[in-house]
Amino acid sequence: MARSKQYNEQEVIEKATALFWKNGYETTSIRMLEKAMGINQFSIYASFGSKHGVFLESIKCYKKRIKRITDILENSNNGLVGIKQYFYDFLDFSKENDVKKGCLVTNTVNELGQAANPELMDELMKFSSDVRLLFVNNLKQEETKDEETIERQGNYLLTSMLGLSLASKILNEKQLEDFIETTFLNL
Amino acid sequence: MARSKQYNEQEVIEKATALFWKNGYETTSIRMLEKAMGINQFSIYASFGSKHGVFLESIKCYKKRIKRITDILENSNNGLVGIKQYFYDFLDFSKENDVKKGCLVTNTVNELGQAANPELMDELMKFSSDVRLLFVNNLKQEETKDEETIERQGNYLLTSMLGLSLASKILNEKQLEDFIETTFLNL
DNA sequence: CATCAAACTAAGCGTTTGCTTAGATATAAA
DNA sequence: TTTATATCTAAGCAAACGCTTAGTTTGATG
Repeated sequence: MARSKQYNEQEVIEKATALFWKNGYETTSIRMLEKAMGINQFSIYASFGSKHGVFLESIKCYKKRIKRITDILENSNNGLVGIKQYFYDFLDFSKENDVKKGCLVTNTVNELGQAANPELMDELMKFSSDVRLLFVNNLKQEETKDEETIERQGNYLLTSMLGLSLASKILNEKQLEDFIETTFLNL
Repeated sequence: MARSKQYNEQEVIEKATALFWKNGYETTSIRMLEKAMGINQFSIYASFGSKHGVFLESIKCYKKRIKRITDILENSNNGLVGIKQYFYDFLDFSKENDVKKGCLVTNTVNELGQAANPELMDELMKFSSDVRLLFVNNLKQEETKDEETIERQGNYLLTSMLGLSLASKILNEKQLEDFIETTFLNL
């Protein structure tokens, strides 16, 4: 009956994700998205409804991408060793041409804070608690730890991860390694 | 010969600081600053030159305010105990009506990243390295630690502080306490 | 008390924001 | 090949952005 889309929605969202990741939400304008996604504004609105809609899909795309390394942790039975590896994997995952961009979810929480709309905020919080749960499940493999210790160290590791995301933007490789090594010294 | 200013520059900058702290740089508009500072746009530009100028002064104002708690650490001779107290003091310092706003410097690094102008970025980085130095100097009071350990733990504590700033926005009191307590268990 | 320069108010500058719309184009189905 | 319809381009919308300017008010000084 009619013309079909000249672009693949998944492909253009990946381009959008990269842009939001690099620049944050506010700084990324629709005009910038047009260029990066390689499609007209009209098509952006036809496919995703609004800038916020594009961002929501970008967050989902980010989650899918990072799943590659969370899956490694999920399937490893190495306890703390696996979690430590996840910290290093994250550093590698978050960099593009030696520039570290942190974690898109973490960046967004920091930028938008409570100003974010509820749907987005839920999406972000759910990711955090999923990561925490991932840590907790891995800690349970350490048989010497009681439940209270596991909960406490779960909160510790989640916050440490947030710190790593932020620190990766301003500290050098050696400083980041110092952080990770010390974090896991005595758990 | 002529009229004198109807407002005190220090007072209006304190109002601006509160606004930037709560909302971030981009989200805070000149119109919002007008209302919060209680003066006309013209006066803002007459006193501070630009929005960026207002922000630079706000960062200085923030540094002055936080000096109240860094001074406590600087003058304490408690080693790790003092640093741990600083973490708790920071949490108290960063909250307004039970809402935690994190650290203005940390928030800004995260929001503006490398997009920030060099003068501002220098100001922000200098603050980070000052905090790190503060930790290092305090660690030196622990006589059992060698120089390498002190450097490493300095990097650890700085990154942990960044994590605390970010985590304070989304985690609850108990989770934050878990983080701080576990952080200092290891050292 | 009159003067006049600085500080004030408020209107408006050009640009960019997110988003929409009118009209040309292309293509799957009849 | 024709036709119908979704997709495309590009121009343009109102609102908000950072910032400026014209004109009024004010008050320390002579």
